[in-house]
Formats: sequence, C-alpha cells, structure tokens
Amino acid sequence: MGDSINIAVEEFGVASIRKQKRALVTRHQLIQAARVIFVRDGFEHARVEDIAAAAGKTRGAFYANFEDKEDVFFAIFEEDIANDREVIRPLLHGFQTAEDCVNAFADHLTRLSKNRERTLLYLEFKVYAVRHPHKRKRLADLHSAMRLRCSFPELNDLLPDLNHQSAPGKRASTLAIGAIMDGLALNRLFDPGALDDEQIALYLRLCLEEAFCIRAK
Amino acid sequence: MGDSINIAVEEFGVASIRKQKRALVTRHQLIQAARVIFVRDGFEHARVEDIAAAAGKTRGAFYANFEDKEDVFFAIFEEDIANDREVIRPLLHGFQTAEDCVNAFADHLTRLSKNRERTLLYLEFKVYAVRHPHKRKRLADLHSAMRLRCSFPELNDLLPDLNHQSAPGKRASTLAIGAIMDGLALNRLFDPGALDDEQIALYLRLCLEEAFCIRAK
Amino acid sequence: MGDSINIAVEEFGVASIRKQKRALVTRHQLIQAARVIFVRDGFEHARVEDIAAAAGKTRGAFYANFEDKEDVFFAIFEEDIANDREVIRPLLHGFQTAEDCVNAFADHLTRLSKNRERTLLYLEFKVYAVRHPHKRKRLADLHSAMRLRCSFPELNDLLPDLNHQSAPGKRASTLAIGAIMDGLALNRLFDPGALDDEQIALYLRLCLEEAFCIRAK
Amino acid sequence: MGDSINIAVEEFGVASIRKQKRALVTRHQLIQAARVIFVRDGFEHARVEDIAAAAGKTRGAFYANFEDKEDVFFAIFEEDIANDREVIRPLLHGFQTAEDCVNAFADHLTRLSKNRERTLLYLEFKVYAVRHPHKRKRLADLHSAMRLRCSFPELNDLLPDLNHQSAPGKRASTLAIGAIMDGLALNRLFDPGALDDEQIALYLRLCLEEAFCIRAK
DNA sequence: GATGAATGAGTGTTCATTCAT
DNA sequence: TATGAATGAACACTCATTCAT
Repeated sequence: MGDSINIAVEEFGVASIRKQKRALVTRHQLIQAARVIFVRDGFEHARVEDIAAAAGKTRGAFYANFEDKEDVFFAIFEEDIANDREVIRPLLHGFQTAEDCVNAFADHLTRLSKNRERTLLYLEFKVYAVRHPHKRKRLADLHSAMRLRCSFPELNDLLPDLNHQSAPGKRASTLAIGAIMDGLALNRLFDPGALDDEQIALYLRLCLEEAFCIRAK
Repeated sequence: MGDSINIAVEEFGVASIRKQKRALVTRHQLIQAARVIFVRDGFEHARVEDIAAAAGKTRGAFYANFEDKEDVFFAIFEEDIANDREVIRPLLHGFQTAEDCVNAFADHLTRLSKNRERTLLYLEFKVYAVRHPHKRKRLADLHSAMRLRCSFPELNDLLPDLNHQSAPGKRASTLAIGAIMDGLALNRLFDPGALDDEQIALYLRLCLEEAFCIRAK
Repeated sequence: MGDSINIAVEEFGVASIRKQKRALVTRHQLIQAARVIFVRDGFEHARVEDIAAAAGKTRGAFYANFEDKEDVFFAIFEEDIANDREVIRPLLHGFQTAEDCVNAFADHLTRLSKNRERTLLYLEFKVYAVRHPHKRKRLADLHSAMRLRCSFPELNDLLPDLNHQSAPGKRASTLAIGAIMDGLALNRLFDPGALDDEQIALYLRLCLEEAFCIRAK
Repeated sequence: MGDSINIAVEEFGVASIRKQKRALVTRHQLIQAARVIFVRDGFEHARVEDIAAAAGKTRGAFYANFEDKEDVFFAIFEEDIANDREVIRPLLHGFQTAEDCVNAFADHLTRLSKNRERTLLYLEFKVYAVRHPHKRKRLADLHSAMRLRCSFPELNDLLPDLNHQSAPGKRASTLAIGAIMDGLALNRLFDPGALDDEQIALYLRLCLEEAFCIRAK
C-alpha cells in the first residue's frame, strides 16, 4: 500500500514535474523568440504570431504563457535581471591597478555596445518606461530594477577605496557610464562607418576614469 | 525670382497665392502636431487621426498633405535639417579661448539634452533608420543628412586649428559627442533623479575636450 | 462677397446635410440588419461582419456607426422606443364598449405574439437586462424605458374610468399582460402545433378583462 | 440483478465500481456546475473552463464526460426529464374540490416562477430549440419531451372528469399555462418591483380555472 | 484643399477542442 | 479518468487609406 502510494506519487509527481519543465521550456523559448522579433520589428510593430512562430509554437501557446504582448516584453527584462546578477564581477577580478580594472571594464562595455539585440531591446525598454510613467506596478518595479542595473552597482564594490564620492554621486557617475554606452551603441548602429571600437573604447575609458577619479591630469 | 512670382500672381491670381500659403501653413501645422503625437505615442502607435486632430484638421487634410504616416515622420526631420543650418554657429561666436568655446558648446548640448521632444523624436528616427536599412532613397538621404547633422560639422569650422585630426577622425569624434548626448538625454528621462545638469555637462565637457585635443593633462 | 459666402455656405451646408442624411440612413440600415441577425443567431453568437454584410456594408461602416456589438443591440430598442410612441392609441379609438376595446387590444397583442422578430428580440433584451444588472447607465435607462413600455401605459389612458386600481396596481396589471404575451409568443414558437391564435387570444382576453375589472362573473 | 452486479464485481473488481460511481458523480457535478454557469452567462457566452472550474474539475474532466458544450446543455434537460417524473403528482393529492386543487397548482407554479435558475435555463433551452429547428435527432427528442413536460400532462390525470376538452385542446390549454408562467417568471426577473407573488398567482389561477373549465362565471 | 463616411486588411485575443502524459 | 499544455479557428475591433462630395 505504501509502495503503491509512492508509485502513484512518483508517477503523478514525475508527470507534473515533466509538464512543469516543458511549460518552463516553452515559456523560455517564447521569451527568446520575443527578443528576436522585438529587435527586428520593435515592440509596437511586432506581431504575436511572429513571436510564436519564431519559437516554433502557435498563438495559443503564447497566450497560455503570457497575458499579452506587453507581458513578454516585460518578461524579457525580468529574466535578464534574474540572470544577470554577478556577470560583471568575475570579469573584473584579478586586476592589480585601478587602470587595468578600468580598461577591462571599458573593454567589457565596448563589447556590450556591439550587441545589436541588447542595444535595441534596452533602448526600447527605456523609451517604453519613459512613455508610460503611470503604468501599473510591474513596470514601476522593472523600472526601478533597471535603473539600478543600468548604473552598474558592481563598480562601487569593485573600486571602493578609489571612490570618494557620496552614494548619490556614485549612482549618478555609474548611470552616466551606462548612458554614454547607450548613446555610443545606438549611434554605432546608426552610423557604423563613423564609430569604431577604438573610438568607443576611448570615450568609455575617459568617462570611467572621470567617474572613478583616476584621471591622469 | 521676382519675375516668377509675378508670373504666378498673374496666372493664378492673389487668391491662389493665399491658398498656397494656407496650404503650407496647414502642412506645417500638421508637422508640428506630428511631433507632439510621435513623441507621446511613438511612430508605430501614433494614429494619423490623432495627428490631424492635434493640428485642428481632419484625416482628409492629412492625406492632402502627406502620402502616409511615414511621410510626415520624414518631413519632420527634413524640416529640421532645412531650418537648423546655422543655429549653432552664432551660439559659439565671440569666444576667445578654446576652453570657453567648449564650455559654451557643452552648455548648448546640455540644454538640448533636456529637450524631451528632441530626444525621443531623434531616438526614434535613428532606431527607424537602423531597422529599415533597405528603405527607399528618401530614408537613405535623410539618414546621410542626419549622420552629418549629428556629428555637428560646425564644430570643425569653429575650431579649425585646434583640431589636428584627419577628416574621418573629426567626423568620428564629433559623432561620438552627439552619441554621448543621446545616451545622457535618454537616461535623464529614464532616471531623472540620478542624472542632473551638472553631471551631464561634466561628461559632455570632458568628451568635447578630448574630441578637440584640449584636455588639460 | 456676400453672395460667394452664401454660395459657400449653401454648398457646404448641402454637402454636410447630405452626408448627415447618408450617415443616418447607413445607421438605420445597420440597425435593421442587426435585428435580422440577432433574431437569427442571438446576440452572443451574432457576428458583426454578418450584420454589416446584411446591411450591404463592411465592418468598417459598422464601427463608424457603433461603438461595439452591444451598441447596436441597445440602439435597436432605443429606436423602437423613439418610434413606438403612439402606435397603440389609434388602434383602440372609436370603440363604444370596454369589451370591444379589450377585444381589439387582445387582437393587437395576438398579432404581436406572432411576430417572430419581436418575440426573440425582446426576449433577448430582457434576458440581457436580467443578466447584467450592473451595466452602465445606458442599459439602466433602456431597462426603465422598456419596463414602462412593456406595461402598456396607453391602456391606463384608454380605460380610465374602468380602472379603479391604484397606480402601482395598474402598472402590475398591465405588465402582467405583457408578460403573459411574452410567454405565449415564445411557446408558440417552441410548439407551433399546440398554441394557435384562438388559444392565445382567449387567454389574453381573459387576462385583460381581469386587469381592467370587466370580467363577467 | 444481484447476479449482474456480482459479475461486474468479479470481472472488474470493487475498484472499478467505485470508479464508475465516481465517474457518475463527476458527471453530475459538471451538470450542476453547468446549470450555474449557463444561468449566469448564457449558453453562448459560457466558457467550458468556467463550468469545469465551478465543478472543481479541469477541462479534461469535462471532455471526458461530454462531447462538447452543447452536450452538457442537453444533458441538463435530460437529467431534469429523468428526475422530474412524478414531482407534481404528490403535490396535488388529497384535495377535495377542484378549486383547492387549482389553487395548490397555482401556488406550485408561482413558486416555480420565482426560481431564477429554472426560468433562465428553460427560456434558453426553448430559444435554442426555436433557433435550431434542423439540429440532429437529440434536440428533436428533447424538444418533444420538453413540449410534453411543459404542458404538464399530469394535470390531465389529476383532473379527468373536470376536463371535457378534446385531447389537443387539453394539450393546448396546459401548454398555455406553462407559457403564461414562463412570461410571468421572466418579467418578474425583468421588473421585480412590479410583479409580485400575488399578481402572478392571480393570473395563474385565472388561467388555470379557464383551462379546466371551472371558472365561476 | 478639405471633409468624413466607408473600406478592408491586419492583428490581438479568446476559447472550444485535442492529445500526450 | 483526469490533467493542462498546446492548437488553431473564429472573431472583435483598429486604423491606415480611399474617395465622393
């Protein structure tokens, strides 16, 4: 009797766990597909059907996993925030001098600035947040989370003693770095012939040095 | 020139000239309205009817003046390009030192970065150009014109002897300035509490000095 | 100048009056078509496209004239209420005895009870009102108007001295007459073989006599 | 009888009987839930998922027990027909005079007319039958059964000697009673302030007396 | 040129139904 | 039998665009 219960539980459990897994996989596939389609067409112009198709699913699967188009849009950034913790930190370990560290970080940002998907997606998110200041709590939460994320709080931990600024000052400095990267990344896409890696790295390094008070004067 | 006007007057009469003027006024009103609506709703989400209504006109007037929604969108930037020649030059006249000049320009850019309409409109234009690389000639032309405009070519004229860079180098430097301003302007909208005028002016001045090789080292 | 203004006004006026007329005609056509389709398919199952097609129009014309499907549904009954004033009165004029009058009214109701469109449409309206007690003001207003209409207030005017009941009593009596007709009409449709004109007239006459206190006891 | 049960037990075991019972219970629960949801939302607007949820089940359970939405709809009335045999008879036993019997029956009908579920459900069934005259056999059978049921055939048995009408006449009379009750019940829901028990009972009694030729003239 | 009624393609969304588990 | 993820047909509704006036 105990056995059969266990078996039943196992069977039931396994079945539902498998289902849950499949559901999560589908959800993730749809989010990935949404990234691609939103980058290609923009949020407003993107068609739900295209997202579903890009994930190899149908509209029904989409609506089984998301409330509406805005729902996936937000889910993209929520997924990123959940995953992104601690991606920068390892990149900056093991450097002796602050300059090395800044250089490494500038390289990292330069690399990010070449990521078309990231550039267009985050641009659109910011514009969306700017245009819908009164949207429901979810956007407000995402907005807060993104404001934090975009100011690269890791930098504060990495360069503690070099940074003599006040907390709000740090926040502003690091946000400015992110902002400058946004601008450079967009304009690299807009005018690929004019802005190259070197230029971008140059200005990023310059601003990072300023932000962390290590500019050679 | 005077002749052709006289001929026009003779052929079509005063009334016709008035009509032409009124037509141009209507067109301009629609363009101004389109700016407002595109800023508020974005290009894709904006409705032609809203644009017409914001100009105090109807759909019919809109389609009498523009081919379609994309047509006004482009007309906005064409109007700007036609008007903007020589707006910066007077701002920068009369400065003795390069530093003063850079400061004045940095102030100008800081002021621009506070212009919500400009920020969102030009952002959207750049994104549109990025997303539609194969659109017809008109976008290509606008794209070229905007690439030039966004690299502030006046700067090269204003600071000729300070700038020892090659032509493409200049272009890249000045585009980078515009890019950085784009990023700062968007992120000021995104996180108004964190980025203030001072911060923005600081980084713009820094990058301008770098661009024009007048950084105090 | 005065002339040309008058002409312009005339031209303008005529044009817009014609347009208004055409618009009203279209609206009415759509309402008539909606009657047919709602009777055939019921409110929920009816397709907007079918309504438009039945009026020889397209979906667009439908939505240019109505907010949504519920809007036409209500418009049907609002149109009826606006038109129906004074349709019964002439039918009952010129009778000497109360009995003749009752007979004439019973005949009228019997005729109404054979009207399939009326029966199904008003049934559906009543059910809709019953199911949506908290809908916005418009349904409440319609509901009130229909409650009045369904209690045949004209009867009170026609048979004043025969009716010694209190005002609420009259209301209840006349509503009951309408209610009984509803039931007989529906069940005639449900079982056409069993309920014929004679039966229906018999019960209607009986209840009318009761309602107006002229039953031969 | 006992044998066949034993055989069943032997062949399928106690568990299987339990399963069968549980299945019937589930089916019944779903039918009860369907009543509630159909009353609330109407047949067309009702969602299978809501029905399943109202029964504490899932869509799967629903489709394990019914072909489709129409299937439960019909099952409701089939269940009623199966159960309802002989519910009226005991209510009318033990009365000496025809008048008492009519009064008792009028009271019974008055009570029924207060039953919102019954009123809306049967209204919807009749309308459905009226709108789908060519549906498959099952609706035709139900339609016939309901026509019989709605004409209260028990009355004929109960009041045999008072009823001197021909068979079709009886059928018509008793159907008219049902019809009148339908109308009164719906309009009581539609205008609860105007139609009260007393009014409803009054007219029902009146019509019953007419139907059974016992009107005091 | 301007109007606004009408068009109709396009798309978000719902939901009855299926099916692998 | 029951689950619930997935399907996909169906539909309401929007809106860029046309056109008779």
